Amino acid sequence: MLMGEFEHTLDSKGRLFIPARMREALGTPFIITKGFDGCLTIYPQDAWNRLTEKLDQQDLPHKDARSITRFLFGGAVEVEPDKQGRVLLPANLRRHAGIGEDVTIVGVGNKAEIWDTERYHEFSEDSAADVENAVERLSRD
Amino acid sequence: MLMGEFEHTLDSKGRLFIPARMREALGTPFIITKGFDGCLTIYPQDAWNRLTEKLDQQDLPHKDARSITRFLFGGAVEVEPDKQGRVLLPANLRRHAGIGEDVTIVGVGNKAEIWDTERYHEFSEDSAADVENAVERLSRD
DNA sequence: GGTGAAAAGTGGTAGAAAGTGGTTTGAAGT
DNA sequence: ACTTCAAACCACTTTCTACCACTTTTCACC
Repeated sequence: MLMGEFEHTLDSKGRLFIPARMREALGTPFIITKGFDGCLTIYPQDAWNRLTEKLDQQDLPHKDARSITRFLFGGAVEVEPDKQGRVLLPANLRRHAGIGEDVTIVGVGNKAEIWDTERYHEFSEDSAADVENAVERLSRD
Repeated sequence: MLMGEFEHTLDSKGRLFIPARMREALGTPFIITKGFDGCLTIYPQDAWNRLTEKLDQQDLPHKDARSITRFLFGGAVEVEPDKQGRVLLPANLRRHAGIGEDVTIVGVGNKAEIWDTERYHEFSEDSAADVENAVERLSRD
Protein backbone atom coordinates (compact mmCIF):
# COMPACT_ATOMS: atom_id res chain seq x y z
CA MET A 1 0.00 0.00 0.00
CA LEU A 2 1.49 3.32 -1.09
CA MET A 3 1.22 6.07 1.51
CA GLY A 4 2.89 9.21 2.69
CA GLU A 5 4.30 12.42 1.31
CA PHE A 6 7.94 12.85 0.41
CA GLU A 7 9.64 16.04 -0.65
CA HIS A 8 12.62 15.96 -2.93
CA THR A 9 14.49 18.18 -5.33
CA LEU A 10 15.36 17.42 -8.92
CA ASP A 11 19.01 17.50 -9.79
CA SER A 12 20.20 19.67 -12.64
CA LYS A 13 19.47 16.88 -15.12
CA GLY A 14 15.86 16.44 -14.08
CA ARG A 15 16.38 13.27 -12.12
CA LEU A 16 14.10 12.51 -9.22
CA PHE A 17 15.01 10.49 -6.19
CA ILE A 18 12.33 7.93 -5.33
CA PRO A 19 12.16 7.24 -1.58
CA ALA A 20 13.30 3.79 -0.57
CA ARG A 21 9.93 2.80 0.85
CA MET A 22 8.19 3.73 -2.36
CA ARG A 23 10.63 1.83 -4.50
CA GLU A 24 9.84 -1.27 -2.53
CA ALA A 25 6.10 -0.77 -2.77
CA LEU A 26 6.25 0.08 -6.48
CA GLY A 27 8.39 -2.79 -7.61
CA THR A 28 10.46 -2.37 -10.75
CA PRO A 29 10.10 -1.26 -13.45
CA PHE A 30 7.11 1.06 -13.03
CA ILE A 31 5.20 3.42 -15.29
CA ILE A 32 4.97 7.20 -15.08
CA THR A 33 2.18 8.93 -16.99
CA LYS A 34 0.44 12.25 -17.24
CA GLY A 35 -2.12 12.41 -14.47
CA PHE A 36 -5.08 14.57 -13.52
CA ASP A 37 -5.30 17.82 -11.59
CA GLY A 38 -1.87 18.73 -12.91
CA CYS A 39 0.28 15.95 -11.58
CA LEU A 40 2.02 12.84 -12.81
CA THR A 41 0.94 9.35 -11.84
CA ILE A 42 3.17 6.42 -11.03
CA TYR A 43 1.65 3.00 -11.64
CA PRO A 44 3.20 -0.20 -10.41
CA GLN A 45 3.37 -2.79 -13.16
CA ASP A 46 0.24 -4.67 -12.07
CA ALA A 47 -1.96 -1.60 -11.65
CA TRP A 48 -0.86 -0.46 -15.10
CA ASN A 49 -1.76 -3.80 -16.63
CA ARG A 50 -5.19 -3.72 -15.04
CA LEU A 51 -5.73 -0.25 -16.40
CA THR A 52 -4.80 -1.09 -19.97
CA GLU A 53 -6.86 -4.27 -19.92
CA LYS A 54 -9.87 -2.34 -18.74
CA LEU A 55 -9.33 0.10 -21.53
CA ASP A 56 -9.29 -2.74 -24.06
CA GLN A 57 -12.59 -4.09 -22.84
CA GLN A 58 -14.37 -0.76 -23.00
CA ASP A 59 -16.60 -0.27 -25.95
CA LEU A 60 -15.90 3.36 -26.55
CA PRO A 61 -16.60 5.55 -29.53
CA HIS A 62 -13.48 5.47 -31.61
CA LYS A 63 -12.78 9.09 -31.12
CA ASP A 64 -12.85 8.89 -27.32
CA ALA A 65 -10.85 5.73 -27.32
CA ARG A 66 -8.22 7.32 -29.46
CA SER A 67 -7.84 10.40 -27.29
CA ILE A 68 -7.72 8.40 -24.09
CA THR A 69 -5.19 6.04 -25.54
CA ARG A 70 -3.15 8.92 -26.80
CA PHE A 71 -3.22 10.61 -23.41
CA LEU A 72 -2.33 7.49 -21.48
CA PHE A 73 0.24 5.91 -23.72
CA GLY A 74 1.61 9.03 -25.27
CA GLY A 75 2.42 10.41 -21.87
CA ALA A 76 3.77 7.19 -20.46
CA VAL A 77 7.29 6.04 -19.80
CA GLU A 78 8.44 2.81 -18.28
CA VAL A 79 11.31 3.56 -15.97
CA GLU A 80 13.63 1.80 -13.60
CA PRO A 81 15.51 3.63 -10.88
CA ASP A 82 19.29 3.60 -11.23
CA LYS A 83 21.50 2.17 -8.53
CA GLN A 84 21.14 5.35 -6.53
CA GLY A 85 17.34 5.19 -6.67
CA ARG A 86 16.82 7.99 -9.19
CA VAL A 87 14.67 8.19 -12.31
CA LEU A 88 14.82 10.69 -15.13
CA LEU A 89 11.58 12.62 -15.56
CA PRO A 90 11.22 13.35 -19.29
CA ALA A 91 10.89 17.02 -20.15
CA ASN A 92 7.37 16.67 -21.60
CA LEU A 93 6.07 15.15 -18.38
CA ARG A 94 7.77 17.81 -16.31
CA ARG A 95 6.05 20.41 -18.43
CA HIS A 96 2.66 18.73 -18.12
CA ALA A 97 2.82 18.88 -14.35
CA GLY A 98 4.54 22.25 -14.10
CA ILE A 99 7.38 20.63 -12.25
CA GLY A 100 10.24 22.84 -11.18
CA GLU A 101 12.99 22.18 -8.68
CA ASP A 102 10.93 21.03 -5.75
CA VAL A 103 8.83 17.94 -6.05
CA THR A 104 6.44 16.11 -3.74
CA ILE A 105 5.71 12.44 -4.18
CA VAL A 106 2.42 11.28 -2.68
CA GLY A 107 1.32 7.71 -2.09
CA VAL A 108 -2.39 7.26 -2.86
CA GLY A 109 -3.14 3.62 -2.19
CA ASN A 110 -2.43 1.50 -5.24
CA LYS A 111 -0.46 4.20 -7.06
CA ALA A 112 1.57 7.33 -6.42
CA GLU A 113 1.59 10.89 -7.70
CA ILE A 114 4.34 13.34 -8.52
CA TRP A 115 3.63 17.02 -7.92
CA ASP A 116 5.41 20.28 -8.13
CA THR A 117 5.59 21.03 -4.41
CA GLU A 118 4.13 24.49 -4.64
CA ARG A 119 1.27 23.33 -6.86
CA TYR A 120 0.56 20.48 -4.50
CA HIS A 121 0.21 22.80 -1.54
CA GLU A 122 -2.10 25.12 -3.43
CA PHE A 123 -4.22 22.24 -4.54
CA SER A 124 -4.44 20.72 -1.05
CA GLU A 125 -5.45 24.03 0.46
CA ASP A 126 -8.12 24.57 -2.14
CA SER A 127 -9.73 21.22 -1.51
CA ALA A 128 -9.16 21.17 2.26
CA ALA A 129 -12.69 22.22 3.22
CA ASP A 130 -14.36 19.63 0.99
CA VAL A 131 -12.04 16.96 2.20
CA GLU A 132 -12.71 17.72 5.82
CA ASN A 133 -16.44 17.26 5.40
CA ALA A 134 -16.08 14.10 3.43
CA VAL A 135 -13.61 12.43 5.73
CA GLU A 136 -15.67 13.29 8.76
CA ARG A 137 -18.67 11.65 7.13
CA LEU A 138 -16.63 8.59 6.30
CA SER A 139 -15.08 8.10 9.69
CA ARG A 140 -18.40 8.23 11.49
CA ASP A 141 -19.47 4.81 12.56
CA MET B 1 -11.58 0.39 23.64
CA LEU B 2 -9.15 3.29 23.63
CA MET B 3 -9.42 5.72 26.51
CA GLY B 4 -7.47 8.10 28.64
CA GLU B 5 -4.94 10.86 28.22
CA PHE B 6 -1.21 10.26 28.27
CA GLU B 7 1.50 12.89 28.24
CA HIS B 8 4.86 12.17 26.70
CA THR B 9 7.84 13.91 25.20
CA LEU B 10 9.42 13.32 21.83
CA ASP B 11 13.09 12.44 21.70
CA SER B 12 15.48 14.39 19.50
CA LYS B 13 14.64 12.21 16.49
CA GLY B 14 10.92 12.79 16.75
CA ARG B 15 10.08 9.43 18.23
CA LEU B 16 7.03 9.08 20.40
CA PHE B 17 6.53 6.58 23.16
CA ILE B 18 3.18 4.83 22.91
CA PRO B 19 1.82 3.83 26.32
CA ALA B 20 1.72 0.09 26.86
CA ARG B 21 -2.04 0.00 27.29
CA MET B 22 -2.55 1.76 24.01
CA ARG B 23 -0.19 -0.53 22.16
CA GLU B 24 -2.26 -3.46 23.31
CA ALA B 25 -5.52 -1.85 22.31
CA LEU B 26 -4.18 -0.70 18.95
CA GLY B 27 -2.62 -3.91 17.81
CA THR B 28 0.28 -3.78 15.41
CA PRO B 29 0.97 -2.33 12.94
CA PHE B 30 -1.32 0.69 13.11
CA ILE B 31 -1.86 3.77 10.97
CA ILE B 32 -1.20 7.41 11.84
CA THR B 33 -2.83 10.07 9.66
CA LYS B 34 -3.38 13.78 9.54
CA GLY B 35 -6.50 14.57 11.53
CA PHE B 36 -8.63 17.66 12.00
CA ASP B 37 -8.62 20.46 14.55
CA GLY B 38 -4.84 20.24 14.46
CA CYS B 39 -4.17 16.75 15.66
CA LEU B 40 -3.08 13.40 14.31
CA THR B 41 -5.26 10.31 14.34
CA ILE B 42 -4.19 6.78 15.11
CA TYR B 43 -6.28 4.06 13.50
CA PRO B 44 -5.99 0.41 14.43
CA GLN B 45 -5.66 -1.77 11.35
CA ASP B 46 -9.33 -2.79 11.26
CA ALA B 47 -10.71 0.72 11.66
CA TRP B 48 -8.41 1.86 8.87
CA ASN B 49 -9.58 -0.91 6.59
CA ARG B 50 -13.20 -0.01 7.25
CA LEU B 51 -12.45 3.59 6.40
CA THR B 52 -10.72 2.84 3.10
CA GLU B 53 -13.38 0.35 2.09
CA LYS B 54 -16.04 2.93 2.73
CA LEU B 55 -14.13 5.34 0.56
CA ASP B 56 -14.13 2.81 -2.26
CA GLN B 57 -17.86 2.36 -2.02
CA GLN B 58 -18.65 6.06 -2.13
CA ASP B 59 -19.98 7.27 -5.40
CA LEU B 60 -18.17 10.58 -5.45
CA PRO B 61 -17.37 12.92 -8.27
CA HIS B 62 -13.98 11.79 -9.45
CA LYS B 63 -12.26 14.99 -8.58
CA ASP B 64 -13.45 14.92 -4.96
CA ALA B 65 -12.57 11.29 -4.66
CA ARG B 66 -9.05 12.06 -5.79
CA SER B 67 -8.66 14.89 -3.27
CA ILE B 68 -9.91 12.75 -0.43
CA THR B 69 -7.73 9.82 -1.36
CA ARG B 70 -4.77 12.12 -1.60
CA PHE B 71 -5.41 13.58 1.83
CA LEU B 72 -6.04 10.27 3.53
CA PHE B 73 -3.24 8.24 2.02
CA GLY B 74 -0.81 11.07 1.55
CA GLY B 75 -1.03 11.98 5.21
CA ALA B 76 -0.78 8.40 6.39
CA VAL B 77 2.01 6.19 7.64
CA GLU B 78 1.83 2.60 8.71
CA VAL B 79 4.02 2.18 11.74
CA GLU B 80 5.05 -0.46 14.19
CA PRO B 81 6.51 0.41 17.58
CA ASP B 82 10.12 -0.69 18.10
CA LYS B 83 11.12 -2.97 20.95
CA GLN B 84 11.09 -0.02 23.29
CA GLY B 85 7.54 0.90 22.29
CA ARG B 86 8.38 3.97 20.25
CA VAL B 87 7.26 5.12 16.81
CA LEU B 88 8.79 7.75 14.58
CA LEU B 89 6.41 10.60 13.80
CA PRO B 90 7.30 11.79 10.29
CA ALA B 91 8.24 15.46 10.05
CA ASN B 92 5.31 16.37 7.81
CA LEU B 93 2.81 14.97 10.29
CA ARG B 94 4.50 16.76 13.16
CA ARG B 95 4.25 19.97 11.19
CA HIS B 96 0.60 19.39 10.35
CA ALA B 97 -0.32 19.07 14.01
CA GLY B 98 2.08 21.71 15.29
CA ILE B 99 3.75 19.13 17.44
CA GLY B 100 6.72 20.24 19.49
CA GLU B 101 8.40 18.52 22.41
CA ASP B 102 5.39 17.73 24.54
CA VAL B 103 2.69 15.49 23.25
CA THR B 104 -0.62 14.24 24.57
CA ILE B 105 -2.16 11.02 23.34
CA VAL B 106 -5.91 10.74 23.82
CA GLY B 107 -7.98 7.62 23.46
CA VAL B 108 -11.30 8.33 21.75
CA GLY B 109 -13.14 5.04 21.47
CA ASN B 110 -12.16 3.15 18.34
CA LYS B 111 -9.19 5.36 17.60
CA ALA B 112 -6.70 7.65 19.29
CA GLU B 113 -5.42 11.17 18.75
CA ILE B 114 -2.00 12.74 19.06
CA TRP B 115 -1.86 16.38 20.11
CA ASP B 116 0.72 18.96 20.90
CA THR B 117 0.07 19.23 24.63
CA GLU B 118 -0.29 22.98 24.70
CA ARG B 119 -2.63 22.97 21.73
CA TYR B 120 -4.67 20.22 23.31
CA HIS B 121 -5.23 22.22 26.45
CA GLU B 122 -6.29 25.28 24.50
CA PHE B 123 -8.62 23.23 22.41
CA SER B 124 -10.16 21.48 25.39
CA GLU B 125 -10.84 24.78 27.09
CA ASP B 126 -12.47 26.15 23.97
CA SER B 127 -14.67 23.17 23.51
CA ALA B 128 -15.50 23.06 27.21
CA ALA B 129 -17.40 26.28 26.64
CA ASP B 130 -19.20 24.73 23.68
CA VAL B 131 -20.12 21.70 25.69
CA GLU B 132 -21.44 23.88 28.46
CA ASN B 133 -23.57 25.84 26.01
CA ALA B 134 -24.90 22.72 24.44
CA VAL B 135 -25.86 21.20 27.75
CA GLU B 136 -27.50 24.40 28.81
CA ARG B 137 -29.53 24.46 25.62
CA LEU B 138 -30.57 20.89 26.17
CA SER B 139 -31.60 21.37 29.75
CA ARG B 140 -33.70 24.40 28.99
CA ASP B 141 -36.68 22.32 28.02
C1' DG C 1 27.69 15.65 -45.16
C1' DG C 2 31.34 16.64 -41.60
C1' DT C 3 32.84 18.91 -37.49
C1' DG C 4 32.71 21.04 -33.18
C1' DA C 5 30.10 22.84 -29.39
C1' DA C 6 26.44 22.47 -26.43
C1' DA C 7 22.96 19.98 -24.27
C1' DA C 8 21.14 15.76 -22.50
C1' DG C 9 21.78 11.50 -20.35
C1' DT C 10 24.38 8.15 -17.33
C1' DG C 11 27.17 6.80 -13.68
C1' DG C 12 29.54 7.38 -9.51
C1' DT C 13 31.21 9.34 -4.85
C1' DA C 14 31.49 11.77 -0.41
C1' DG C 15 29.42 13.92 3.26
C1' DA C 16 25.24 15.13 5.67
C1' DA C 17 20.96 14.01 7.49
C1' DA C 18 17.59 10.91 8.95
C1' DG C 19 16.32 6.63 10.84
C1' DT C 20 17.11 2.53 13.83
C1' DG C 21 18.47 0.10 17.70
C1' DG C 22 20.10 -0.31 22.12
C1' DT C 23 21.65 0.99 27.00
C1' DT C 24 21.46 3.48 31.04
C1' DT C 25 19.25 6.04 34.35
C1' DG C 26 15.38 7.49 36.75
C1' DA C 27 10.58 7.50 38.23
C1' DA C 28 6.34 5.18 39.56
C1' DG C 29 3.54 1.77 41.02
C1' DT C 30 2.90 -2.84 43.35
C1' DA D 1 12.53 -4.10 47.09
C1' DC D 2 11.25 -5.28 42.71
C1' DT D 3 9.16 -4.74 38.39
C1' DT D 4 7.42 -1.96 34.84
C1' DC D 5 7.40 2.13 32.25
C1' DA D 6 9.50 6.22 30.50
C1' DA D 7 13.24 9.67 29.15
C1' DA D 8 17.63 10.79 27.73
C1' DC D 9 21.63 9.24 25.70
C1' DC D 10 24.84 7.11 22.45
C1' DA D 11 26.35 4.36 18.44
C1' DC D 12 25.54 2.67 14.08
C1' DT D 13 23.24 2.15 9.53
C1' DT D 14 20.67 3.62 5.77
C1' DT D 15 19.03 7.08 2.95
C1' DC D 16 19.51 11.19 0.67
C1' DT D 17 21.70 15.34 -1.42
C1' DA D 18 24.93 17.76 -3.88
C1' DC D 19 28.55 17.22 -6.61
C1' DC D 20 31.72 15.76 -10.38
C1' DA D 21 33.16 13.11 -14.50
C1' DC D 22 32.23 10.94 -18.57
C1' DT D 23 29.45 9.44 -22.72
C1' DT D 24 25.98 10.13 -26.12
C1' DT D 25 23.00 12.82 -28.75
C1' DT D 26 21.55 16.97 -30.91
C1' DC D 27 22.16 20.92 -33.45
C1' DA D 28 24.27 24.69 -35.88
C1' DC D 29 27.50 26.13 -38.89
C1' DC D 30 31.01 25.53 -42.03
